Amino acid sequence: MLAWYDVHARDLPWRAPPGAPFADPYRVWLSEIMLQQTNVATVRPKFEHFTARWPDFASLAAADEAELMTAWAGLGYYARARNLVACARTVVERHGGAFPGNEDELRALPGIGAYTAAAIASIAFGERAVVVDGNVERVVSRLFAIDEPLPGARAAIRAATDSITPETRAGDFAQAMMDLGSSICTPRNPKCLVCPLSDRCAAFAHGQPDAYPVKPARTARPERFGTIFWAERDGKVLLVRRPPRGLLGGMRALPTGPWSESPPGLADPPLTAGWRMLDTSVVHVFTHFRLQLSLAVARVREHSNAGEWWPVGDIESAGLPTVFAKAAAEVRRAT
DNA sequence: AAAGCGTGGAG
DNA sequence: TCTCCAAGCTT
Repeated sequence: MLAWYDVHARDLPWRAPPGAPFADPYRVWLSEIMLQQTNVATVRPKFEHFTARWPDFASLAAADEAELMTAWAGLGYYARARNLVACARTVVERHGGAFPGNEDELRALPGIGAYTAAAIASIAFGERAVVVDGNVERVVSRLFAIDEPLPGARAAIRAATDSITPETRAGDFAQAMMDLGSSICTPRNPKCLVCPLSDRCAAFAHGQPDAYPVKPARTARPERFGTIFWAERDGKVLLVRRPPRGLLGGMRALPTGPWSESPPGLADPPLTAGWRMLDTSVVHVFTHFRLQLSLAVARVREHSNAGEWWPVGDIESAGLPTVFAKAAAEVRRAT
């Protein structure tokens, strides 16, 4: 794997520059957080923006949280952004502005779990750590033909990964496994004919590489309904800040009523006005439910401090999560 | 410990 | 259009 990696490693902005033994821990950490459940192509421009704006722990720890949440908008899983600031502040306040170099102390920091701690310890600090992400899970379950379904198979997968992790260059080994998983040992139609591991792969020998890992059946995604309230006054629209935890927590948003099993109509508007329902709607799919949003609009005269009034023509810069950006675009299209 | 938590792209 | 998926963590 290391020989393969030396030839085929992807060129990514958070990896060590040529000649350097290890990458910058700050950049490794930031990239790892952004990459959680998120594609490289999506992360790349966000990573460039973040590192230009906040190049190190000190600047991120001092960051204005509202600006940081705005910068994260569109990436999803917003708890990552909240934990990013919390982690930077902990590093500055309790670790003298630099990461601890070992897995256990990394694991204790906000937003850093088993995978990310192992990745940082090995990639940025040269420690031997057993790094298991979704790619490694797939590669290893095929290599050893582990046929127990997930998530029960995780212990066996971790043990198998441990057995093949080298004492030195564990970080390069992990990145090699992840590159292999993303380019060759893919979920569907794996390219076994060009895989450096095929001659040792049990699943390939059995002729069924894409049968691994075995996954549990998916449950249906429920449907919910809601209403977006678009209050406009002097070319500005009313925006609110969502509560700090939970779905889209801490993000700037359009006001909504309850999200329920059936369309809630004009329940719970942000202010009293002559609300009018548009005859279009917006559908947005979250991880665990599908949301159909009705759109209510009103012209407002009097001032209200129910939130902040944002220039409609500049709505793209408000840092709205995608569901609200879609709703805003639909309101502007339909009115 | 199962459920909650986003989004965009590929097939 | 629909399903699956992407460098998981927290409670």
